[in-house]
Amino acid sequence: MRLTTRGRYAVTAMLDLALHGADGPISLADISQRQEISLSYLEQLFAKLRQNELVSSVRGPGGGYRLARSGESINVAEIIDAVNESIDATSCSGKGNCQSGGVCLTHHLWDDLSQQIHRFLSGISLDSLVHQQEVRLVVLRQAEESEIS
Amino acid sequence: MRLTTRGRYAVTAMLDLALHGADGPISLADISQRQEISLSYLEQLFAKLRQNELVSSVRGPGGGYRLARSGESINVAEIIDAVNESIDATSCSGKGNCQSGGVCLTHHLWDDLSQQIHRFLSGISLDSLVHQQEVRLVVLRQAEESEIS
DNA sequence: TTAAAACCTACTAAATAAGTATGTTATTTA
DNA sequence: TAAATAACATACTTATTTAGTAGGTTTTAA
Repeated sequence: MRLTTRGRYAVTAMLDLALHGADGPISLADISQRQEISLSYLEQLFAKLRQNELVSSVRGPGGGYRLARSGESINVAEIIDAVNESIDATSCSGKGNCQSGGVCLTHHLWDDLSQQIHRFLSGISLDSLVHQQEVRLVVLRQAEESEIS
Repeated sequence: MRLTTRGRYAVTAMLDLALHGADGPISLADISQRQEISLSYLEQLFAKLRQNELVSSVRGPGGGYRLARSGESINVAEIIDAVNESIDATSCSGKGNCQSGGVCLTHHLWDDLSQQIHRFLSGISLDSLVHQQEVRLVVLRQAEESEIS
């Protein structure tokens, strides 16, 4: 199972879109600066997010990305899925052929765990994050930091 | 966050101990054969499990490993912790310094997720696995396989 | 026409995981 | 007492993945 910088970056960037994308598209350069993520790496992530129709793009000056759907209808699990293959804790990708064609001793456990994680993450929408106290505080700090620089 | 073959092997091997260790220590060679895990790799994992006092060892012929405590009192989370550093989904290892000294936009989310996973896995004891229908079926199959070979 | 931005592809470096190899040491048993 | 067994220890190799870099092209607004 992988839950690594890639998935974290994707969710962070999508949340940035949800927070700042109200009036017009947001450029990756902006996100890169605010969230301190390499621009080129963001481009690779957004290629996948676009393929999965989580964002839409506007090319040319003043262009950028916006959410393809409402922040209410986009959940964290599908963002991670989009860039990260999947959140699956089994060794057999859920196929159940982990040991000599059958399941291994702990297959059921990892399957359970995967479901738990998926249930948890799919219950969290971008909108719900936007309204969290903890998130709002970070947004304020990031706004101050951008004024200074 | 890492939940990979290493943690899975460790839990599988510990469960094997819980299943077969009733009368005397179990050698890693046995576990290696039943669970199809490289012996040398198992030795490395058991070094950590021993350091973390989850198993105790008996050297010499007829020796092997046994659970250091009752299967009821050992849970899956601590096994993974023992071999795997930790099940932590944040990028800052929970420290909260993920962005310029403060927390990043999604820190709280990953912290929440880590707690969820930890709560789930620490609620599962080796004993509870031993009594699961899914596990018992695999044990039967593995017993048949060892007769054949 | 220029600049801004998406879009695309290939490459590199670093980290980690997984596995292999080669021993040494302790202890039981014949 | 010798041989076999199994833990214990360490170093090395290989493969994979991640994270990031580099160097472009295409589109489009100003």
